[in-house]
Amino acid sequence: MAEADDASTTHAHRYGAALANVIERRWQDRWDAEGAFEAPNPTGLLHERWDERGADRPKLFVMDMFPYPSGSGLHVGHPLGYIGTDVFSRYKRMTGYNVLHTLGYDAFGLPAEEYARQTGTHPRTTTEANIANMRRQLRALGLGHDPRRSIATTDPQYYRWTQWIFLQLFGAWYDDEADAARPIAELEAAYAAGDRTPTHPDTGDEVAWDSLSRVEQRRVVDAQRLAYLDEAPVNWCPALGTVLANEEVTAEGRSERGNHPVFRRPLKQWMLRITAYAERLLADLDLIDWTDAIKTMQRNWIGRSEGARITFPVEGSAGIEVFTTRPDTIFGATYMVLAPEHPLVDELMADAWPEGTDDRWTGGAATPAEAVAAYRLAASQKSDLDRQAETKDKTGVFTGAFATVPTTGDRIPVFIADYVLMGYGTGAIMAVPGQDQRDWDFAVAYGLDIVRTVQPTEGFDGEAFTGDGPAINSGFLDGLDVDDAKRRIIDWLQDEGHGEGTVTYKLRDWLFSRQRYWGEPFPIVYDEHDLPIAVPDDALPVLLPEIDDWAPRELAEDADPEPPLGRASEWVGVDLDLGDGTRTYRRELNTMPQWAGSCWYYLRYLDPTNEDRMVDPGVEAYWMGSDAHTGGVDLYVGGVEHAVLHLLYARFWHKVLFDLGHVTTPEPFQRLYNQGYIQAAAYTDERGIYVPAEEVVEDDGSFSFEGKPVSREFGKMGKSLKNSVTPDEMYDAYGADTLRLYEMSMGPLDRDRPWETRAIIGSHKLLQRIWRTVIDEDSGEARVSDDAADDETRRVLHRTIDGVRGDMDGLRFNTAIAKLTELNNHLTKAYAEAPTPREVAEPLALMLAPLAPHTAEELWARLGHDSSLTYEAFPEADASLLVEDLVELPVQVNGKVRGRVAVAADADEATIVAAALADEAVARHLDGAEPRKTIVVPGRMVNLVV
RNA sequence: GUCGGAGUGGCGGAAUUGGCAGACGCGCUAGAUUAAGGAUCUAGUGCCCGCGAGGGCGUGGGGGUUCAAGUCCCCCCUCCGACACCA
Repeated sequence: MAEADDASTTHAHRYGAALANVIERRWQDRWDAEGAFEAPNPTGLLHERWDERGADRPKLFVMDMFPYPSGSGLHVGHPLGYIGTDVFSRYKRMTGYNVLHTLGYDAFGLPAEEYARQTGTHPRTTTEANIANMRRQLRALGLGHDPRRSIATTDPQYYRWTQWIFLQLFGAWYDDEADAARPIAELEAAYAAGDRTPTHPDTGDEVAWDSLSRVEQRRVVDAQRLAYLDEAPVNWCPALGTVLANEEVTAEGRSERGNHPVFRRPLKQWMLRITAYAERLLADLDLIDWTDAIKTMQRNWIGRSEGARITFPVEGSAGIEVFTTRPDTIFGATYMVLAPEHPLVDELMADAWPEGTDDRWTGGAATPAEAVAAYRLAASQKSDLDRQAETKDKTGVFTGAFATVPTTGDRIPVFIADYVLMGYGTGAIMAVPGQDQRDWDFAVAYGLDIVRTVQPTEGFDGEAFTGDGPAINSGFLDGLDVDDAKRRIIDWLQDEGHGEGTVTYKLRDWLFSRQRYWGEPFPIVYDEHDLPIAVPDDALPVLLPEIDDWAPRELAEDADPEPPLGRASEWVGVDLDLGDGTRTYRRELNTMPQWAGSCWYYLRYLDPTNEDRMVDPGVEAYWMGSDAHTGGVDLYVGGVEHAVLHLLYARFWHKVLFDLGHVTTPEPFQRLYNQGYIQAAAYTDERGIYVPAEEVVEDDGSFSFEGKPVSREFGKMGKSLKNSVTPDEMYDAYGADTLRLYEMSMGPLDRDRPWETRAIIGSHKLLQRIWRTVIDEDSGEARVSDDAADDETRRVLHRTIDGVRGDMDGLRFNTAIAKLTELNNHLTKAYAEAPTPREVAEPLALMLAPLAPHTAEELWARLGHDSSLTYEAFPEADASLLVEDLVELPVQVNGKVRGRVAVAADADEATIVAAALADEAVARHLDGAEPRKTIVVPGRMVNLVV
């Protein structure tokens, strides 16, 4: 395509792809050579040029969600956000900020490993090659990054500190009284001093600290760490050979990556105690400048509900504890349900069916034990998809046991049913069919009593009633509305010792181990008692051993996980001296999940080469500090797909580091901005198979591929839809500046937008026309004069400056480009024959610089400047030129525009009305009538009402 | 089902606070230039009626508030996204 650009045969210096490519390479090399985008730190390493670029400037920390170095390289959808942050950063540099902007690589984890597995290469090899390719593609875009600060999470000098942070979590516990994490040593000291009384790890009884053995003491303490080992039901994916976090499992019960089946089973795993932070993660959303959409998603994920815990006595057991948000409905509880896997089931199950047990309750089994076993088996074999489809069909079996309603003394049957989940609340409910639809459905299916305890509103003809109304059939609660009844019953339960008001969260602790090779090894070893011990800081990093046989093996469903690190036979055992002589320890063989490295990379950008600390405190305080807000990264741009996982995990780690004094702000990201996605047309043939989008031909609204009709849809750009367009193609055809300009002009940054290759020409043409405004196409020399611009041009210029500044600050790059286009269109007309005045040409080049930096630099240089415009001041509008002395006002008659009049901008109302009445078209529409009312909005419009 | 977000010309979009709807661009039409081509230049382009002057309609649909509504209020429809038996 580039060779078709032979415009140069007529104009040797016309702007086109060939010229753009030359210019772009030249400026990229020069920026590198000059370290143009290196942001100085106030102290420590990376301090050089502080006086020049840092000292007198406010700081600005701009960040993108860093990419996985995927094997297929970039398509034009990927860099949308990167271009946006680059435009903003360049603009801010020109308005006097010390801007930190760089980009690292999130290179550990399943995607990299799966890619390596497919290509049969070691993940380190493929990862490094992919990073190199991505760097090349991104460099060609002219992104103004500080290359010294780019990190990869797979660098040992990076993951050394990921491991160090894990040890901070391992070495800390959550002090509920202080509402903060504290070093675990302080907990041990409190036990030793008798300030706190431990409970025995096996019996749960309060005991004296000194009466516990050293191993028992360790177990007491270990159970309270923010990073702890737990035997918990996990998502086991045999095909991937690893366990997965809840978030990595789809609603269909399959792995998000690879779509393999996932099974629930108990395994001993590392967990991070994010639940301790639930309340703060929720409350501190109020401190930060994120969209309501993302905040809502985080709130829903944390899932706070207020209610009560109530214990229902059961003969021969401690009773069943339930959580309910509607304690006021307790008088309507007609049965109870435990989750099938609830530990209490076996304990309270009856030996035989009680006299007169309803046939529907037994599941056809001879004894409760048989019924429970059969139901559990069936439940475990059901996929989550089946469960979903059966949402309405409630199933369960009776345990043969009865519980007592504390308020009435009534005996009610206890069931197990899979509509009650072990993982939420206490895994047990009191069922109130009158006020809960699920309970209603179950009660109808099993012939259980339904008692309304809230008077439904007049005309209510549904089943369970969940609205507000006076309590009925509820003894001492009768007549109270829901809120009052809740308060009253909670007081009663507390007074009588049956329960208490409480808060429950959906948020679960974070399952943090994976049976994978390509991840951060845990800095943990085990002693002869199988107790976990931290590897000392000075022995970090624990290097990922180089092994050839790293690939996970596909395993049978009932097999135990086999961490690949177990195959590094030289590595699994290690000799350490932890203060009591050198002994041999066994290493932790799991690795950390994908998310670990991305939880804190913004901190390492600040001080990437520091070998003594994660980040120098002075450097951290400078870049993360803020006078106006709670501090943190000033602008963080990325996709919504990280609304919960990454952003919640990162906030959690940050708060731990904050509690332990390693960072100075309670939140990591002050302002979050979600960029939209670039979508593209994709085409399917009659079999529904995707065909290559670039080979589809359009004919008058219908589409065909190889002569056969295909149907069109829009979707995310990518390999699977066969609709990728690569930046490299665009560089060749138009140059990087055109691509940048086009992506920024397509619409607001936060909206999805369809890619249309044929529309990119408009952006190319804009650069070509701006070039022609400043440069003579035949000689390549600037075609500018030092004569003053005419008044009109000067006004247009200053209005443009004013508008563009506002748009840049508000990330409205699309309208900034429109305003620059208008300015240039004006200049094309006003100075078609004469050279462009320098007083307009120079601001035009400077305003173009953030958007199309290579072209702008070249114009700037040809206008006679020796140095890069990176730190040149962005033009400022002269306020006196923004007000017009003569304005044209539309005149409405009864709200419809009927004419316009030109009046002095400061004309008074009477003058304006007189001018309006004098207008011929207005007079015609008034038809001799006297306006009943006149509205004059100064500088805006006139409305005459008849 | 619940919670979010969005619906404006053929297309992408603009309209900062209720004040000229459609900026800017793509596409399209006509003309200029060219041997030809267009990634060149100029002009036009919301829809309908009209030769024209001009008029009517118009921001998903219906109602309302207002001198004035894309913008505010009520009801409804459609699309996208997230969560989904959360007690």
